[in-house]
Amino acid sequence: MQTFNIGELSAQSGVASHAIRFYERENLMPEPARTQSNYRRYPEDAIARLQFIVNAKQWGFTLDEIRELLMLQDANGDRAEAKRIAREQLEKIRHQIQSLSRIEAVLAKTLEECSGEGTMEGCPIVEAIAGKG
Amino acid sequence: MQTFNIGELSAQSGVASHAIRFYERENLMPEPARTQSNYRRYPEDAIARLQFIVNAKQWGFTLDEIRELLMLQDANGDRAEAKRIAREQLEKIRHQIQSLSRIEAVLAKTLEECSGEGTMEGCPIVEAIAGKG
DNA sequence: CTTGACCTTAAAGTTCACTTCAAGGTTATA
DNA sequence: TATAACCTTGAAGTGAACTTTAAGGTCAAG
Repeated sequence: MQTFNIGELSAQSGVASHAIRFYERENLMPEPARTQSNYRRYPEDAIARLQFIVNAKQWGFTLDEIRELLMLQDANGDRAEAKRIAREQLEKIRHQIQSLSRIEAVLAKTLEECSGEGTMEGCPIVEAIAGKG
Repeated sequence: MQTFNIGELSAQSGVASHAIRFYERENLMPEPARTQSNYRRYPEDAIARLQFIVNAKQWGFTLDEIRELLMLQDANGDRAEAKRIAREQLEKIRHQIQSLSRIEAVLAKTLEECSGEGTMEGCPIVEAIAGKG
């Protein structure tokens, strides 16, 4: 069974050594074994755990939520809990999409109205933001 | 012509006094006149300027971008500049929407696959995040 | 004339997710 | 053997957009 120094784990996972130590302090990564000289020694599955963290971040989960998911896994907890966390995340993402879509529509329309010529006086973009539209 | 103390302006605009002073330090609000006792005294149009800032924030502009827009207005600058800033903002928003939509699709699909019953072993949500899916 | 609600400033604290710094100890290479 | 490339810790810095704290000065009401 392979083991890694923090630097090797960093290279394998693409996560900076300092970030790995930070995740350890934040209870996202378990405390690894140590060598005689106090170096951290990680088992292979540390890579998968870091990948999980990285992916979950890309899905928009916060570290707090990721910690919850990982603790749930570690304790082999209730799947209903994981589903709740994921459902809340889906809700958040849908709200964000809706809110951004509204902005997109108004912004696109406003951009079409602005010739882009002349000075700022009466500029449709500024008037739209000011709420005069 | 009406003038306001910072607290009255805060009440009128819904922006906290401290935030108004912060905007002044950050060159988003101009330095107002002062009373003999050194209190800030704002003219009526300060309300509109704060509204502009608040709205622009809701449109997703950063304070840096808002400062650019306001300086452009104050200097009666080039409308092309305002259009460029707005176009970049629209691009950013479209990217965010795309990225969130991808996440939404995967997350929704994963949620359907998870019964929400039993323990975490083999939970589709966790496996999807882990990238085993 | 004092109490409380306002105002002033500068500086520090908040949140998130790290990164950078300082000040070392260890290990591999030339 | 020396020097570079690793590792250790704790603390401080980053950025965005404020908020909070500290330590006062001012003003209206009772």
